[in-house]
Amino acid sequence: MINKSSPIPIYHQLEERIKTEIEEGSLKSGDLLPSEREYAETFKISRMTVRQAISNLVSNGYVYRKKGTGTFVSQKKFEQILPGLTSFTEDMKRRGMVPSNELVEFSILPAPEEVAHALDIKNSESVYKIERIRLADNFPMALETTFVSKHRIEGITEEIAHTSLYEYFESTLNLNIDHATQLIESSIINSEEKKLLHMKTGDPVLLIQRTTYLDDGTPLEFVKSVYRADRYRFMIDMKR
Amino acid sequence: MINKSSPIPIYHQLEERIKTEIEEGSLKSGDLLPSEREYAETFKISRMTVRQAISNLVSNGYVYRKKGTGTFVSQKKFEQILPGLTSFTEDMKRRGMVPSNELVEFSILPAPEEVAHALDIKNSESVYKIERIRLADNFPMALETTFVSKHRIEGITEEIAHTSLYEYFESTLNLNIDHATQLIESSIINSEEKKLLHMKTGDPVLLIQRTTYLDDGTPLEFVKSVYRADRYRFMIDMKR
DNA sequence: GAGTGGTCTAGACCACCCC
DNA sequence: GGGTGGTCTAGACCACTCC
Repeated sequence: MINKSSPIPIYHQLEERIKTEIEEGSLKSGDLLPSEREYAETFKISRMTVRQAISNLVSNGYVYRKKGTGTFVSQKKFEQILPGLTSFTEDMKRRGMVPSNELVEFSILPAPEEVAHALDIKNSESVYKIERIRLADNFPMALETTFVSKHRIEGITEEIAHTSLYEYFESTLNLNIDHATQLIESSIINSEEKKLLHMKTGDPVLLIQRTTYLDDGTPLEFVKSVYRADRYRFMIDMKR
Repeated sequence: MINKSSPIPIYHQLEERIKTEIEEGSLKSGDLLPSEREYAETFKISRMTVRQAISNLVSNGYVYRKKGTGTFVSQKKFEQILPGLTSFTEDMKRRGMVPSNELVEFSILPAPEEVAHALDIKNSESVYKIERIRLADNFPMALETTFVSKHRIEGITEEIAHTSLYEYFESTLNLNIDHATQLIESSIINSEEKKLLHMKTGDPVLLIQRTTYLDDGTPLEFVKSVYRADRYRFMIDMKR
């Protein structure tokens, strides 16, 4: 159950164990968990280690603590758990669709004002511009334009633009994407985008501007997206 | 600097101290913080207590840790920090506007299907229905319909509906609002809402459906909102 | 009063990074 | 090799809740 000589931290083993019990139903919504001291004695580990495991479960919304009373399983429905920041590719896969891209433009140019500001670089600096139609099950869902500082990130190719940029950033470059700010607004499709997305005048679209940051706070990419409102709804979970 | 006999936890005092140093500029973006052992010795406290303070700062995005190297101040621009889940009232105040409400409907009725599902109650159960035009600087921004289980929450009055429901939940009832899921989509104004928001046919709107939860996972309220797209853009910050 | 989570201590060993 | 954060221990006292 808990392997003390494993390279996997004990708190993480306990965390996964409890998580499994919740997901498999042996711990149900509203149930009282064993106390921290009980866990500590059962597994012959320190109470502080137990606390670290439970604190992580609290952060992830699996359980909540009540002072002087105990720790309980949350009511949350885990089948509809919402992930945090996701890429288009991940998003569509999660919705059970097959994502693909059509490259509209791949170029390197001096950063436009708005882009330079978002990426916190000078106007003269070179950026990649990657414009793609993003499809799900071969149906156009969005038009997405990504800007990345060429000085910060090297080696983006058309090849990579055809798959997932996030995967390239994280798996190949080993960058730690930490968070993103997004500006979401409702609008009407404009004439340029109309054809690319197979829409007609007056159709509503969801405009999303995203700036993605690494854990040290450096902006990684600036993305402007136009989503077909009839095909795409944005879902988020926010902490108070 | 650090008062050990204060009722305020030591980790929280240290946390606030470091936060102040960052905000006032004595610790700048990219700066290396004193090591955990250094803090511990300086303030004659345990390293675990220091770690608790720094862990909270990491969660809030103020600093980040690099294994084997140290802890650094993030690049984040704190003047534009984005808060988490906010109410309309808080949101507008933060944007420098004066929020107000116009009550359109205040009633108690059996929960419609969609509402019952969101609040996890039976169809027959009574719910408050509070429909309000939400104004900023006396200009209509949104039409908002809130549903709250009458069985769970008692004592909502028209009086309260004229101010802030969140304030009532948190300050008066001492409820802990934990998080909310939101479904955001782009649409075109419909004929019923057109007049109330002073809009015309074909104008784009932002539709937001929100379910707010307490820390034990109980749904507190279900809200459907229609925002004027020309006046309102939604801004969020998401963790990866 | 007994049990719970919240805070705190004074150590320890590890893997990792940089010199 | 020396310093850093990551993990872990075996205690302790507190405030709080419930009986």
